[in-house]
Amino acid sequence: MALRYAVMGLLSGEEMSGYDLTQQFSMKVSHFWNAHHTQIYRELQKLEVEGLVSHRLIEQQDRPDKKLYKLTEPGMKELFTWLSEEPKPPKMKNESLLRVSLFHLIPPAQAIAFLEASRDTHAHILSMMDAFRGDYMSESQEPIAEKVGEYLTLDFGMRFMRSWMEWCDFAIGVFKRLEENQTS
Amino acid sequence: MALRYAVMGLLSGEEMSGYDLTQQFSMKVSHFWNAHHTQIYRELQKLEVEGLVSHRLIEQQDRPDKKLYKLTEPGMKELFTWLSEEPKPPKMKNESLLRVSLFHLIPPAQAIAFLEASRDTHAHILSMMDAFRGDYMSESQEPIAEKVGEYLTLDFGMRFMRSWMEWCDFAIGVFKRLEENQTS
DNA sequence: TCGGTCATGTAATGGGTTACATGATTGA
DNA sequence: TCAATCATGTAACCCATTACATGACCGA
Repeated sequence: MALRYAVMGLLSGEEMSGYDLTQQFSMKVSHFWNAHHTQIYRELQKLEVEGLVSHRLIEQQDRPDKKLYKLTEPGMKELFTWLSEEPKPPKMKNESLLRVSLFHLIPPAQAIAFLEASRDTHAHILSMMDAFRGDYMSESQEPIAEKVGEYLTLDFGMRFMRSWMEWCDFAIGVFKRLEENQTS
Repeated sequence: MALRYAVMGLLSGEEMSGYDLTQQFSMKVSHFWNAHHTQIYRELQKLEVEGLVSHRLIEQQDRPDKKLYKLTEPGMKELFTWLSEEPKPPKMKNESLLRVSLFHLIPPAQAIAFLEASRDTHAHILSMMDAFRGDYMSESQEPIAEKVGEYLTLDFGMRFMRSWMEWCDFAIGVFKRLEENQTS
């Protein structure tokens, strides 16, 4: 039930096509939610049937026609209802942690290689987030009111990446000491 | 494709029933993966059809009979293949962050109330993790080899909770300053 | 000429959630 | 007496992923 609110949330600011929504997802939303374009198109159809969004057709010569979607009044109402709900405990799904939970089954050297590679991919994502923040946010420390949400979620994304990297280093240390104890 | 490996991973240590697996999931695995019992039973059937697990029936008088599942040789092989794959970037799905990304639409006071409640639920989870670690882990700093995975994933879980709580406080500060600027 | 972008989707499959069902035992 | 635990599952639905499809334009 959450994808629909992500879509409605993005449409609350401006009219967009399914394609635009897909772009926005990978740019602004991917550090806390991900969705395929196929899912977005299906969701838009369902939302339109329910009367929560509507569209107008834009005809184009050089490119395929597109449908610009906007949030309707009932859609806006539904979005606000959802925004007023109580917070829930997070539902975790992290494949890397699942792997690490079974690392007692593999040699420490392999565990270390995995953790080093994982730290590097997370470092890469962090640097992209940093660049993104530099481009799209104001230079001041405090965010402007219309972008608080974006600012804060990106900030958490960056905290998560740093926290993951620190943990990787900690875990690498643990496996290195385990390795030494085995060989000695 | 990850649930099957979570199930196979738990079965790699000892024979278990679907019910036992469900218990283990909520105890040891829930801070990085979650699954309903219905899903686990379905997955066990699929894994058995594929020859990756097998079961033997235990008849009981006072309780319903149960099926104890164990990992087969091909299952063990499949598990090791998966454990040797390259690390992937994480796929995030966090409903709270999705909500926060739209908090420019609601009054700062409501945002603050949400963040305070969220911080408290995370604090509660952290305290449960801490109690769990006290009960099931050795008192020494370094984990024993057979429990590294469990130790490290729990450690990350706790880091995540602390990081979330710190971020909540940071975000509350941002909204408080926003509130002051609006009223003044 | 080849791959990327713009723009839209369908179909098949697989993963996840919710509701419902059974029936004995045990502790509050 | 009531709820929880043990233990198993089916059915219906919804959400997510992957593969496939179209076709013009633009820059290397």
